[in-house]
Amino acid sequence: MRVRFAPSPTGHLHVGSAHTALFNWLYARHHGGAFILRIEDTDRSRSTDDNIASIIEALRWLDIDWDEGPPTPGYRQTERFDLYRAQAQHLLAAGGAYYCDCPPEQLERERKAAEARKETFRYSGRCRQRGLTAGALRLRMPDEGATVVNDLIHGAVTFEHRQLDDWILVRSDGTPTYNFSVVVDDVTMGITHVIRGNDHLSNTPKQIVCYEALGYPVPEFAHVAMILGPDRSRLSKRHGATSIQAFRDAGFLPEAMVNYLARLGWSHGDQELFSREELIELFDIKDVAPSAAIFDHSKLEWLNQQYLKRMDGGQLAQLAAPILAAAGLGRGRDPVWLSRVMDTLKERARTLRELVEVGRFYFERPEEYEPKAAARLFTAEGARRLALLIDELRTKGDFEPGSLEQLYRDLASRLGVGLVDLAQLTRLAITGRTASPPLFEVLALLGREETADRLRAALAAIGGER
RNA sequence: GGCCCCAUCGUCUAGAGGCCUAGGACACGGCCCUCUCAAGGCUGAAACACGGGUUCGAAUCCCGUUGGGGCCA
Repeated sequence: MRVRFAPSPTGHLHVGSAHTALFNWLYARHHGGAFILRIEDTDRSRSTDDNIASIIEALRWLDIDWDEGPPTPGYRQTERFDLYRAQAQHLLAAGGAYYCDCPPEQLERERKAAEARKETFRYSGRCRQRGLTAGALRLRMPDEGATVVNDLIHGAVTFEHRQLDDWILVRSDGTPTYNFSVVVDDVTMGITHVIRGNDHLSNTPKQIVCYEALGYPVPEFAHVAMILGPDRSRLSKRHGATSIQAFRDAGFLPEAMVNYLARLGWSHGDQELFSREELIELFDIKDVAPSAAIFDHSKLEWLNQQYLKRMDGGQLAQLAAPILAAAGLGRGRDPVWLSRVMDTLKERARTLRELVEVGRFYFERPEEYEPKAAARLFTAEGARRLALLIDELRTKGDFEPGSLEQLYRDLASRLGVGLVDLAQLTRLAITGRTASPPLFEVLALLGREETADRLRAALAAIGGER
């Protein structure tokens, strides 16, 4: 079996497109078939090479690989015009198509009239017998009966032929229409299963008639439900980030993205987490749901965190490196140290970006202290305790989490206060915040010198305020 | 407007006539754990759009209504 993903390079790879690409890819990998990438760039005004590069980059990032497609020549529609012309001539010769020179204005009038009668506009077919040799090329459609699309997801969907008219295959300027070029491409590429968005279901009966007129077998069809925004309209830019790159840049992992997209419209019992191998093994079209799904950002974030948590510190350090660098942090740091830092952060962030934000204090001293907490903790009593801590931390122990905790516990009981009192005071002084990874790990990672410096800075800040 | 698709908690979904007192997950609330925040564990609230059939029995089958989406312009 052979499937294809055929994006129009009019923008970045949209999550909806990525969704159908993934379903095609999973289907091919599951059944050991071929996955083909084809670029539908007939709309020359909106298609750009940059967009093609961007789509390819996004697919690579998702690790969706193709068996045939760019950069091999012949997989862009603009390179295939000879094929469309040849098939059009073939149809014309066989009598399946005919030229039409009806002026657009007249067609428009008829369309309006049909609308006024509350009927479907259907081209009259008046040029059918005229034997013209130029104009727009129309496909001769049956006047009666119906075409049934046997969809793998929706079952049998019937379209009455009186709703379908002789549609244009090739415009009078010689360019093929979308529906025609798709059929020719799928036929010449030997596509056996067309898995695409539900928005193409209405086009399918026209295409089926074209396959038959051309004398080729009709492939299987599977129309996957669309992805909607929170307001139930088609997911678009006004709902926020929609391109795969945008999610990558926001700090999502490709594994999480693939897992999330796979679970949109597909499921396998109660399971939520799937490795790539599991997806390939378990995915099947028969388990794909027919109804549209709303894109849920918070579930994606949760999934991303699940993957973050399972990753080791070293990997995370590499993945976070670009974000760290962009924030001007972490330059020249020891990889082992960075890896330990990441291990303390990964359970506290849903994205790589958040991870860097949460761990910012590891790389630079706090510029300010949370005001409410400072008012509560940075008091005269707080200053006394800080001074005591500075003194204690200067010499005692080996500055490892275990001994640091012991030191704090001892001091707390000596002062007759809770561990929490000393911990929060220190946390605020060290990170500027009241929430952070476990304090003693943080202190150990920062080291004796840095810890002492930050505590002294906090002490000075208290003094300065009073 | 015509045609087509869709309809289970707020969201993703399980459910293929009796297993359903409708299950899981996200999000939300509570409790536990705990140096904070998380993570984790336990727990709570939360849905079969509506109306007719079919059947001993319907979330599941059929019809209609309503609502949402798409295609054609």
